[in-house]
Amino acid sequence: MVTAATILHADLDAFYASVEQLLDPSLRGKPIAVGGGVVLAASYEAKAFGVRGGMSGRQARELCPQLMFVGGHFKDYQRLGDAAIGVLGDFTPLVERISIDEAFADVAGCTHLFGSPADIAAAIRRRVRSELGLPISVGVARTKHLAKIASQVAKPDGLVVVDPDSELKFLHGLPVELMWGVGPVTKARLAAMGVSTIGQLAKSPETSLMRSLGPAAGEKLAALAWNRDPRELRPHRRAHSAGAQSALGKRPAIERVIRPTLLHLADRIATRLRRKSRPGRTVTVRVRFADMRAVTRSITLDAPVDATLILAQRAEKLVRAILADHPGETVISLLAISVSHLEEHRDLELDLPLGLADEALRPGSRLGSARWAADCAVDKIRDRFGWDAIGDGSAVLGVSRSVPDAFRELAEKEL
DNA sequence: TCTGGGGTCCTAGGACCC
DNA sequence: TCTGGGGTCCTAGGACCC
Repeated sequence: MVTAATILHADLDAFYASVEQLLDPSLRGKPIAVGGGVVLAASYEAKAFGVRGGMSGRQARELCPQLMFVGGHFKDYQRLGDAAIGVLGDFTPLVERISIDEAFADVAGCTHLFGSPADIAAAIRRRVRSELGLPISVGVARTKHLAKIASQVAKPDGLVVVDPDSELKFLHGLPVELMWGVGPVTKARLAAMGVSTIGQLAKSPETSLMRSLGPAAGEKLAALAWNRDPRELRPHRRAHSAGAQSALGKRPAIERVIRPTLLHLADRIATRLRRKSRPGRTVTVRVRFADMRAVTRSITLDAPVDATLILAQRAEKLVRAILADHPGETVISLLAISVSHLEEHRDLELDLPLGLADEALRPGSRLGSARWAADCAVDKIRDRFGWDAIGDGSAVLGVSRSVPDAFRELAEKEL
């Protein structure tokens, strides 16, 4: 007896672009791109011309001269994404959200209430369409891997149910790049072995896969190709790291560029860490040079940090070390900071109300950190008056913001 | 004409401890 | 003095995901 197919993978189609077409009916049926300098999302009409997310605006326009660029209604993306995932939550609490527009759900426990998994998937699609006005594709299968592939096959605006009896038949005809974990590099390595379908992958000797992809990756892909997917649904995952980065174009690697940029990045990260009381012990920086080669350096501290200035200072030290080791590199194109080893819970005494900030500011205070009190005050002011009311001064200093902060926030994972 | 931003996971080597 | 093995943590890099 086989397990039933109860895992759903639901994925909103061309999400940001669909929202823009929903909000402005004159955009429907037309090739549109959300973004400007870089394409954040493309409508299906634009995809037909080869326009893809991540592409430069210029390149997209070359592929599709009539392409329309539209402004981002970020608040609506968040609202509609939450509402769509919320529809899944009306059927089962076992929902694992992957991103703003995508989630897994296990409906094994609610079929007696709502019907078969296929019925539930159809109901979800109907509701998202009628209540929110958005197309969503759903895959239904016995495993996450298969459900995810099924939803990709279902796009656009479709439903695919993989019957447990015909899983391998479904899987083996598909191209390898539909598999979880197969990106451009792996695809090319497999192609060099003459493997382009999942069926061919399943039939190739595991030894040659392991030789070509490494032992772990080879074994993992072989397992997935034979439809052995060990991953379980994990409903409430917390983030393990928080980071921020800024592409700079081509800027000289000098303090006047580096310091304000790092301060802005540290400010964004530390504010999030403080809000969720999740300071972290490991600080990692990344410097990308003019030729796009990137170098990282990290340090693990004895005590976790979430103070903006401490984080900025640690990051600057690491960046300086990188630059000192690469004396030939005088131009940088990106700076990034990430904090990991996040604590589960912040010490209780640090969650005190603002009234105790005065105490913290006193030298030798029990709370010990004047920095923390100052950050806390900034956080409060921003909560009331908005981000740019106070802070690192990046708005004034003209720190490069190629992507609006509102868009960055959409990609942030719950800490 | 150069390629955004926020994440996860894996690997491999070295330090260090028992 | 030389040898060893396991476990854990740290660091750097890379592939991949949305």
